[in-house]
Parts: sequence; structure tokens; C-alpha cells
Amino acid sequence: MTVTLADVAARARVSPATVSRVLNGNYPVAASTRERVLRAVDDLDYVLNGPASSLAAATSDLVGILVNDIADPFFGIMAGAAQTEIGGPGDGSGRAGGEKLAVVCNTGGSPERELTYLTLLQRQRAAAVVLTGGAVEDPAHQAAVSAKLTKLADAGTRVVLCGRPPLPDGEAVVAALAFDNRGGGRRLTEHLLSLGHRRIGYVAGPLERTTTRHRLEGHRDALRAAGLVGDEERLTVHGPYDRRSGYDATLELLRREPEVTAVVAANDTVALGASAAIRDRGLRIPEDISVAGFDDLPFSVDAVPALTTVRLPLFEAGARAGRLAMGKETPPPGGIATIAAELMVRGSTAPPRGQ
Amino acid sequence: MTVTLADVAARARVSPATVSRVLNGNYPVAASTRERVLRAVDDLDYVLNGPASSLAAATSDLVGILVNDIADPFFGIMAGAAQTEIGGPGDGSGRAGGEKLAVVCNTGGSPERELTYLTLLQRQRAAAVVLTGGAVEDPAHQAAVSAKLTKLADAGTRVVLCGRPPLPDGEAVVAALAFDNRGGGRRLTEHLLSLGHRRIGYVAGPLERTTTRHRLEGHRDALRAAGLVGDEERLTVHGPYDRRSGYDATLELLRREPEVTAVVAANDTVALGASAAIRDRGLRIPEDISVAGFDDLPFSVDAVPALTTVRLPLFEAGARAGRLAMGKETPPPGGIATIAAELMVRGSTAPPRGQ
DNA sequence: TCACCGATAGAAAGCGCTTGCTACGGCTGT
DNA sequence: ACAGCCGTAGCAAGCGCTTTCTATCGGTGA
Repeated sequence: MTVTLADVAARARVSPATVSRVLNGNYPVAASTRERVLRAVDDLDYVLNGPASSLAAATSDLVGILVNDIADPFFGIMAGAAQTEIGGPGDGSGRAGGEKLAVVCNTGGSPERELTYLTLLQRQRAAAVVLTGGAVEDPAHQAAVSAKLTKLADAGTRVVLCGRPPLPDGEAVVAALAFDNRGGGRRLTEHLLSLGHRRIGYVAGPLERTTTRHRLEGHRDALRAAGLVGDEERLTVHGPYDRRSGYDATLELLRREPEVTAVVAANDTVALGASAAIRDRGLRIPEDISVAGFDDLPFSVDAVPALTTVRLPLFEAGARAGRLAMGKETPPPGGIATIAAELMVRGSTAPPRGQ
Repeated sequence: MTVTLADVAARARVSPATVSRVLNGNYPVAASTRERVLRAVDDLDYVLNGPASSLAAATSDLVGILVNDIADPFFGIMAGAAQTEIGGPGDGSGRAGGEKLAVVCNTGGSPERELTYLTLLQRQRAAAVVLTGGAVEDPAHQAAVSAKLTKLADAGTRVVLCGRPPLPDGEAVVAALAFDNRGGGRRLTEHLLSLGHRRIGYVAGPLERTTTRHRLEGHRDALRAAGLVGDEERLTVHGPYDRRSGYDATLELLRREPEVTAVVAANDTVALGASAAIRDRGLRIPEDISVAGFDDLPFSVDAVPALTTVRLPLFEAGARAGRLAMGKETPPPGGIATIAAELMVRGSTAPPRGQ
């Protein structure tokens, strides 16, 4: 039915071994022979059998990119950038060589799915795995992931973390690119404080996520440095990283403390929901309440007023992770790099009323 | 080094065949034997060799989802929904059975990459392939894709189109779910016409894309029905589906025709850019110029003013495509279903000045 | 002129798993 | 009590490719 290597060999009047070598280009083959083989491949419309090839060679060209939420541009941008570097199809490399199949796997933020995907990729003997975004902080799960990654690494899979903190024992991992969520969070709140805000609400991400915790810690570091302590818990509401959650949490925040003059959101999407809630309550941004986000997604600059936020170089980080996964770039010293977060001050933040 | 089936068999004191059957659950095995095998699997931390399994069984559990732009929520939402249905990890099905590895492949809108991904998936003997979003209209490329899909289908891969028009000869495909872009585009422009707009600019998507063409055709159908002809070309600017393009194109539009009273954008992201351009020119939305988008992405309702747009049930469509790909749902009659687009009238459109 | 060498090509042994077929008991039915 | 079955388990033949080792052949240097 399907065309096999042997068929091509027969048509080109060479041995299967020779066809394999032409296709892989890792062994000298006379130009004339090569040409004959290539023509046979074309004539027969031959497509390599991936599983057979992977089995025999004990390697595969699969590269997995794990994301928490594929519908969120935060991950889409990183994954897209990584995929570009990994090349996959169309990297101009022609038929031979480093043609990897970069695929993104959506865990939906679920630890079990993350683990299952890792197992599946392990089954496939993936060439590399890139884990993006914050990790769940449950110790059992972290241990399970670490163990899995170690096994993957032992089997020759290159593991890269992007936008995720390094593993406790970073041995298994080629490199970890961590965003400076804490520093970004701190600078954002410092900005608000410097404008004169004292009652700042915080719409945080889900509990038990490193990203959530780090951003929140930065925020509280700034508060503490300004001598504002005691109210943090009351002025913090947790929820998922989505618009709806931002809306609801902000309403809750305004109920708890109507005198709030600024709302910091876990990310830009949440900030959008927060803004909507504020407006629905008949308040103006930034005159009545300032709003700030995190990530600087593409739509944030188009919000009205434009959203003050913390820019994360998602594309650059994703691209770098992709290169690292391909071994095209040397890992940072110690395998760990912290990626700076830049405060973007825009129209959604201003001094509080009466300042 | 790595643990193989034979190792497990030895430890459980059975034959490799029995282990395989326990793992696949497709052959009667005595309960006591099964248990012994399962324990051995656990003890040894055995992970199936995917390539070997795929080779022997001549099938694989890979399901590919092709998207044009993974950073665009339009695709992210569909892909996420499809992935959920395909189950992949964590569908609660336990270890055995229909555990598929759903992966999304980012073509970046490039025909070559699309083809290469298809080939790669063919190599891997993918169980199913879902193509999302508009197709490139180049005849040569369409023929190539058709041929490829036919070959995939012949090899037993289930092919599903989601948000993409059916193939000329739909035989190769399990099902095609097409959005009613034309109808949506028409209704959107009819809405604007009914408000009294007569000079309507159109920021279209890239040329040679089915989505672009269908939406534009709907728009022009409405204009024609209203007797407005002759100015379409001048009032249409093409560009990619991104914010930047919307911004630039709108500036160009305002240059060509300062008297424009409404701008229809190719999609919501473009509409955001268009809005920014309009505001930067010192004009108000919707008082001076109405703006409308397409897709109803999550952020559109939070735009200020909220964006009038055409809602596409992206999640539902993606989920259905996923089910179709898994054979969990019977295809629509003829394998073709048109998915309705619903006009969402919001604050960004209003009667033109002086009406 | 002859042993030797470099450049190519082929033979064949797997890679780890699936599965058709066979083998073996203990039961059932008559 | 014996043929025939059902329920299980094992044997062994591949699946299609890669790769090591071997064979061949036309030069080359002494």
C-alpha cells in the first residue's frame, strides 16, 4: 500500500541502506547515485515512516512546548517564538538535517495534564521539551515533575524552562529562563506609591502558582518598604488569569474597601476585566481609580486609557528558549537566566484624587 | 539502559506478548496476571516506546491541529477547545484507551509550512489532523494541500477542517466546519447602513485568504444591495491580521477619504489598531467614526467603547472539530456544516454625525 | 607491477513492540 | 468417559528503518 524505503531502493536500483543515507545525508554517496535516489523518491512520492525511523535511530524529531493556556496570548507569543526558532518546517534548511516537529501542548494549568503530556513526550522520545509559564507549587507535583524531567534528560531530551523558575535541583535542565516577576511587581507598586496611592487593591492570580506568588511578593515588598502593612490580605483577591475573574474580583475589592484608589491586576487580561468592573460602577480611570496590569500584551496599549503595565519580553524569551532547546545557543552560566521586566507607565495610572 | 517490554515481562514472569496485551487492554488477560504485570510496570517505571509501538501497530496517537497564528486568540481558543475534546492527557480515561497526544502546529500563515507540517504529521502516521482558519487561495497550493490531505486520509488519518471552507472535492475530509463569514460580513455592514452610514472604510485582511475574501464579499454584497457602488476599491485597504496593520491601514483610509464615517475591520485585533489610529487623529468613537470588528474575541467587550463585532462560536466549533477528529461525533450531512455568525451590536457603532 | 587505500555500496542484524496463530488445561455436554 | 470448547498465554514473524561491518573497484606509490 504505502511506499517504503525498499520500494524506493528498488526503483533507484540501489540498496535500502543507500536510500537511507541519501535521505539522511550523513554518509558519502556519489552524486549520480544520490540524484537517482532523489528522483525515485519524487516519482514514488515517498514519505519516510517516522516511527520506524525513530525506532531504529533511537531518536525523534519531536519537540514539545508545554503551555498553561493556549488561548492566552501570553503563552501564544512565547510558544510561537520558540516554534519559529526550533524551525520545524520551513526553516529553510531544506529536506535534510535539523527539521524538528515543534508542537505545543496545552495543559490548561492542570498538574496531571502536565505530567501526562510529559509522559507522552517521553514515550515519543522527544528531542526537547520546553516548559513555559509559572509552575504549580504543590510539593508533590513539583517532585513528580522534577523526577519526570530527570528521566527525560537521562533519555537525551533537552529540557528548557521559559518563564518558569528553575528546578530545586537544576541538574536535569539545559536552561531556565525566569522572568523577574518579583522585581516587576515591586516596581509597579512603587510607581503607584510614588503617585501618592496608599490604598491599593490587588487582584492576584490563582493560588499556588509561582507567578502569582512572585508578583504578589514584589507588590508587598514595595508596600512594606513604604511602611504600609496590615491591610494586604484584605486588599488581595485571588482568581484565575482571565477577564471574568478580574471583573468579579474587582467588584469584591470595591465592596471590601470602597476607598481604594488603585487596582493592580495579576496580568493584563485581568486588568481589562478590572477596568470594566470599575467603569460599570460608574468610576473613571484613572481619575477615580488607577489600574495597572502585567505582561504588556499587544492589546494593552490600545486599552482606553492605555494600560500601565510591566513589559515582559515574551517573544525574545520564547525565541531564546527555542534556541536553547535546539542547542543553537549556549546556556547561561549556571543554566539560569533572569529576564528583566520593564515598567511601562501609561494613561491608566495617575495620582489619586485630591493629590 | 531504558526499560523495555521484555524487562517488564521478565519481572512479571510472563511473555512480552502478555505485557503488551495488558497495556493495551485489547485481549483477555486473567486478573491475577494483569495485576502482576501492572505492578512490574510500576516497579520498573516502565514507559512504552512510542515509535516502536506505532511501527508495529501501524498507527499512532498523535493528533495535529494546524493554526495560522498561535499568538492570536482566535486560533488559541479553537485549538484549546479541540485539544480538550481530543482528550489527550487527563481526559479521565485512565491509562488505557483513547489517549491521544493532541498537539498544535503553528504555520504562521505560510503555505510551505502548512505543507511541511502536513508531511511531518504524515510521517508520524497521525491519527487525525485538524486544519483551522482560512486557507490561502493560491491554486497551486490548494491543489498541493488537497493532494496531501487525500494521502493522509488514505493512510487512515481523519482530516477535519474547522473555520475553513470545504475542499473542492471534499472526499478526503471527514468534515468541514465553515464559518459564515460572508453572511456575518453582510449583516455587519447592513447594520452600519441602517444607522445611516454611507461612506464606510474597510480594513481587510491579507489578500488571497478565503477568510479575507468572504468577509469582504459580504461587506460588498450589503453595499451593493444598498446601491452603493464604485467606491469599494478606494475604501478598502489590505493588511495582515494584526493591530499594527489596523492602525496603519486606518490612517491610510483617512487620508484617502477624510469623510469616512465608519470603519469595518477584518477582525477585532485589527479593529483595536483602527480605533487607536482614529483616536490619535483626534476623532471620537463612535461620535465621529464608528468602528466594527469581527470574531468577538474576549477583549472586544472591554474595548472602550465596547466593540460592535460579529461573534463566531470559536470554542464550540473547535470542540466539535475535536470530537469529529476523534470519531466521537457523526459528521454533518455531506460532511459540511456552516456555522452561523451572530452580529453583536455594542457601543462602537452609532449613527453618523448629523443624522 | 603489486600491495594498499580511499571512496562507495550492500548485507544483515537489530530497534521494541504488536498480533496471528498455536498450545495447553480444565470444563461442559452427551 | 471422551470430544470439543473456552479462556489464557506463548511463539515468532514481522513493522520499516538505521548502521555496523564487509565487499568491491579504480587508483597510487614504491
